[in-house]
Amino acid sequence: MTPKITMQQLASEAGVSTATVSRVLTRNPLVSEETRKRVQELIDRYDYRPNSVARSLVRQQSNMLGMLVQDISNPYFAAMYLQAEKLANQRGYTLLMTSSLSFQNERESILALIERQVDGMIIISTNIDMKQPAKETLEFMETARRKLPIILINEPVRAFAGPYVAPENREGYLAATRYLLSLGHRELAFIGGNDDTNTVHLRYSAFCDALSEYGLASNPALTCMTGYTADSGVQGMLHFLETGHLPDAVITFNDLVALGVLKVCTQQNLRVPDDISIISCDNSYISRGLMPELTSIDIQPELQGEKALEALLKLMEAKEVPQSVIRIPAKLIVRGSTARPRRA
Amino acid sequence: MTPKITMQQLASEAGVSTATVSRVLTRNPLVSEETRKRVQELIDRYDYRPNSVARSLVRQQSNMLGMLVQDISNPYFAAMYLQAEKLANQRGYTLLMTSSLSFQNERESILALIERQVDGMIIISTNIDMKQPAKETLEFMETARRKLPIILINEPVRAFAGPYVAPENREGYLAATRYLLSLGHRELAFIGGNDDTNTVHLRYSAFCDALSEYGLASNPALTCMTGYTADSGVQGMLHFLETGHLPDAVITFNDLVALGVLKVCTQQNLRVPDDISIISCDNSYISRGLMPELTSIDIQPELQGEKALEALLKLMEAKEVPQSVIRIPAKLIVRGSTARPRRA
DNA sequence: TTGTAGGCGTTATCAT
DNA sequence: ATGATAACGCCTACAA
Repeated sequence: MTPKITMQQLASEAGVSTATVSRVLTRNPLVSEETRKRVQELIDRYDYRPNSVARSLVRQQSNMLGMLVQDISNPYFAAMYLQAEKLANQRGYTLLMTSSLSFQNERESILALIERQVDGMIIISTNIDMKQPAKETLEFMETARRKLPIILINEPVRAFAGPYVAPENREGYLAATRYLLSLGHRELAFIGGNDDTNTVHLRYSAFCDALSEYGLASNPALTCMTGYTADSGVQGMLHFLETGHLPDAVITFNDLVALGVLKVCTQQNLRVPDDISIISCDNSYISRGLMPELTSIDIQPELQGEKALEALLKLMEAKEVPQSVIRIPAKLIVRGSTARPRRA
Repeated sequence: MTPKITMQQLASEAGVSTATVSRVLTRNPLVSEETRKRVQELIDRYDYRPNSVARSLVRQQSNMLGMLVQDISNPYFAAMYLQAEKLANQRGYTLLMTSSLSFQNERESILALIERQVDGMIIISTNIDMKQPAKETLEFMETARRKLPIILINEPVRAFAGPYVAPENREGYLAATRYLLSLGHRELAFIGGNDDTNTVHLRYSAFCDALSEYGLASNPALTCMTGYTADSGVQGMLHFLETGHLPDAVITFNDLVALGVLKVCTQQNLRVPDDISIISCDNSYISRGLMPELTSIDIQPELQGEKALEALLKLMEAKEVPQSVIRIPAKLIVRGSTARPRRA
């Protein structure tokens, strides 16, 4: 193991002071061409890179940003993260990701990030994305927000005053539901998500409101908030089959849930879209890779990641909120999983 | 923005020296219960956490590990990463992920990680996973390996001497191919991957060898190394359809490719497994979530991530290779996408 | 049991 | 144009 070379050593070997080496490194023009060349040669030879830990300490800035992600194995979050990472690197920052699953709780994850001295962070919180966040959650977020710039992803309850970027959940689900209704569907089901979550609430109430525009009400027997995975979709559909009350169209919380829904449909010889229509949310490669391709609500995770990172950088330099709410448009992408009901 | 409190301030407020505070923090027993309590109180009150940048500098160890991942949006890599992250956190380390997509090239990503002073790293390299890695790639990896402990994931060509963990690619694909042959299939296709890659080579040659056990040879017309995504699977199948030469069974490089293959099959009314059998690799939620559920080669990404991290920690403390090759067993998980050919 | 002081590898200010 | 030198926040001998 060759011990890493330090600036000190490099400097003495070059016959200059560390100050000069530092100047060369930071492209400070106050160095004669001659010495610059000499130093640069040694840098190249040793493949020397400044110790960013030391640099962070003296500069009082780590050039690291944190991102708390719920579940990176969900393509939706992966897309969001990747775009943020790309942008961060372009701007000279390292993005430090931590999944909420990894620590006991979000609080720990956030504190770990702060301890690492990230210059700012993007948080996709489940704790604060509650219809009724715990009082201590709100307090904790407030103190965190006083310590460093934070951008939230997803719309928090109004008790939290920080800037955030969020998709147009309501508009997306309104459009999706209206589309199904306009096709002639009347027995609509909602599958996935979790009852106490604000995002789910936003989407579900949009769903309900669209129904009521047609004089309909959401049927509790066709509502199944079973979670966020493919298995949740399976459970939801199986539940409907058991009760014998089948919808003629389903809207899911995300692509994973839709995957499970489609699986049960195929298994039960329910043809999509002939017997049942499906609309998913996320428009990831999953909705595009299935057959039929799923009609899906595109809430543009890449754009969310990008806007969040941009907002964070602005917040960091401006020391003030750039634009406290950034909305990402939702687009309904119509594909093969939706059609008029045969009975209509 | 409340400025973060430092140990200095905390110490003076507590009426002790920084040394004492430090002792409390590191649970050094050489502190009287009385002062320990007094200091701890202030720590709690201010929610004080030591600056890990400063700590890293003096301890000459960052407690950060790096992980270079090819594509975190692939559930296979996500699973691997998440398990490694979990373990790292349990052992008091922060895992710093960087995707090869994010920088111009792997070299840059690795250098960035080193610059951040990670104490060791896990690399899933595409550059070195070549049948013929570039000479400079090998040289670069060698120099990197001299700077810090590195564990590779995937079997490198023998020119690289470092420790690595790798799935039993050969055994997995042998088993899969033999299984199809034993069912009576004779027209086997291989879809996905990239021709110049070592991992692909390992899998494909196992595929070929199993065929030759039955006196058969791989048919170039049924080999389609089109890449790693769902679209690659689509392209592969479409190619077969165009040439009019359809296989009666397909083995793919991974679940994503299989997703595309199944899509085309469904689209073309090729029933799976009646008309065509499919075996994928990865056994992620995708293979489990499709209908029919896919027979899949499970190469246990979680276990890979776990073993890699454990090996890395050992390598770090032992200053020597713990066990230079760790093989992860591949298991063929038989599900509904494979059956005897109808014509058989 | 507690405090003093030097140093970790950089950067940046102030001389020269 | 270059070089001392003092931080940055923490840890750890060594002293007391």
